Amino acid sequence: MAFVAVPGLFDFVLTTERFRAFGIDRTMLWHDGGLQLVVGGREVRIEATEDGVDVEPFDADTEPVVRAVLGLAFDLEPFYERAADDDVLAPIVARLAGFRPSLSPDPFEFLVGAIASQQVSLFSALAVRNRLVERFGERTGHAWAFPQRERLAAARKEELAALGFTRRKAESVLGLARADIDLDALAALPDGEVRARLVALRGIGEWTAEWFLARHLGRPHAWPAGDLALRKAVAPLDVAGARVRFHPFENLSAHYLLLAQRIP
DNA sequence: TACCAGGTAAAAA
DNA sequence: TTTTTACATGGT
Repeated sequence: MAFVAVPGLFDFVLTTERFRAFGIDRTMLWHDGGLQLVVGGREVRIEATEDGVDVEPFDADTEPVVRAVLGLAFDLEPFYERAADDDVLAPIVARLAGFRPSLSPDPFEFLVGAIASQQVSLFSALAVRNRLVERFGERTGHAWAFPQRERLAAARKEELAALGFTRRKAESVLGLARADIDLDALAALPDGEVRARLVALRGIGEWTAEWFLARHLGRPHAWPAGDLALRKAVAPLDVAGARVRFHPFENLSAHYLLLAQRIP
């Protein structure tokens, strides 16, 4: 297997926690102590070693996906330095040292998953999402590839509703799949412009746009203030005040606060 | 059984 | 302009 060096601050178990926390994820499959996913029609396996990770197969196609999934682009040291002086963050980063927020590599896949997650529990959202994957995606080995945008664009609203999407969400997914928008091009735009382009799409609100900035683009200042779980995680702090308090590490702070909630 | 869960858009006030 | 409501699934 190809060995991938990772920064000293890296905890594989904490970083992959989200792929076990809400049930089995068909596209990010925790299997036999490692993570398996489909990239370009091939199944990729990621597993921890003593001082890095093994990835198979590892090449120009899989490397950027693996780097995103493992959150390797985040620079944790300046965040930890700042967090050490914060009464709320200090004990959390000490306990969760090495946790790297995983980024969702594909913008369309992220947004469809986010739509499925709107208003409902993440357990419920994952169940619906898995049915979508099994109905329109493709299996390669143990893991499944998320449905292609073109495939969903050709689907009917009733087909999506039968999987557990509300009629409104089914319309949102179809609208997104069929929209005249280059989702990859959003990565080149500043935060505010990304928000504006996404919120202009029916079924995508501030919450979804902010999580797109946080979990797909990995923007440092993303802060999903409307998120119910984040509001609970910062309580009794006011969620808007917390954004100022944790600047310029809003995204990392949000991820650490949420993980700390899930791992008491 | 009823209620809550990492919202959104449209209707009503 | 602000508040209320419909939406529909999975876990408790």
